[in-house]
Amino acid sequence: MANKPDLLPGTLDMLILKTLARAPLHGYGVALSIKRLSDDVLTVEEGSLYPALQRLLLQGWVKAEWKMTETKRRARFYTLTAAGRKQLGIELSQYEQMIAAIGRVLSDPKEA
Amino acid sequence: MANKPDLLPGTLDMLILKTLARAPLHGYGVALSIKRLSDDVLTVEEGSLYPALQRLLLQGWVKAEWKMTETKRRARFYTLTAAGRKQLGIELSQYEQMIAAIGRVLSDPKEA
DNA sequence: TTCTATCCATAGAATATCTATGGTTATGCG
DNA sequence: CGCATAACCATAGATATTCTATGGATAGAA
Repeated sequence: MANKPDLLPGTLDMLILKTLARAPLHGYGVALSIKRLSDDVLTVEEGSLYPALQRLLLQGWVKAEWKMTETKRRARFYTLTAAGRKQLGIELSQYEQMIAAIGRVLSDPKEA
Repeated sequence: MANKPDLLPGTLDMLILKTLARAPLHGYGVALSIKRLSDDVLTVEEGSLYPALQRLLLQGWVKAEWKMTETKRRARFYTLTAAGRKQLGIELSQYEQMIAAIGRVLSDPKEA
């Protein structure tokens, strides 16, 4: 917390699911997408990314298949499942609720 | 993540510092304050609260002294130090930056 | 051919939070 | 009076998440 974290703990699964909701992608592509959309504020390290994808697979929220990329490389493409789409909705609403609640605590008068 | 977390990991220290920025309080009071301001969305368990306060003490961001409460009980009152006030500023700006970045990822078109 | 970017993945450390536990004391209630 | 409950403090151990470090493979550019 004293040193800049790469991302807010607890939000990675949501970010991945959201990214895959737009279109199937391989892991590396997911990380790049999050990095770019966030203007380089959020960085998904590979050591966080792949374990997270394993979690999502285990939960049945995504499925994977090996394919070739446009750049002629083998890569594992992940696709959101119906359960994953549902889960994304749950996580989004919990997240919004949390953020709103934190906002109420932070915005209370007196001091920065 | 599947089960509602009591709070967003990584935000507890900031919430405590912010609460103490308003006025010195004892641990129990801090937890109550956060719970109430957040309309019961955020719950700080005692097992999270006291270790967090120890962390803040160690970092020199708060100082503590035993006093009596209005209800005639002994309690440890925590006060924000100058360093703590500075730290709060840092954490607030990092948090805002993170939230904004996550917002950009989440608000990108296509799918919920 | 060497370097860089693209890709996958795991092990182990560090960190944060939760659950469970245990203790003290003031006060209200039956 | 006895008991429950709310007000308080604190720690140990489990759990989960993320990061650092490592290792590997290949396409294409320099």
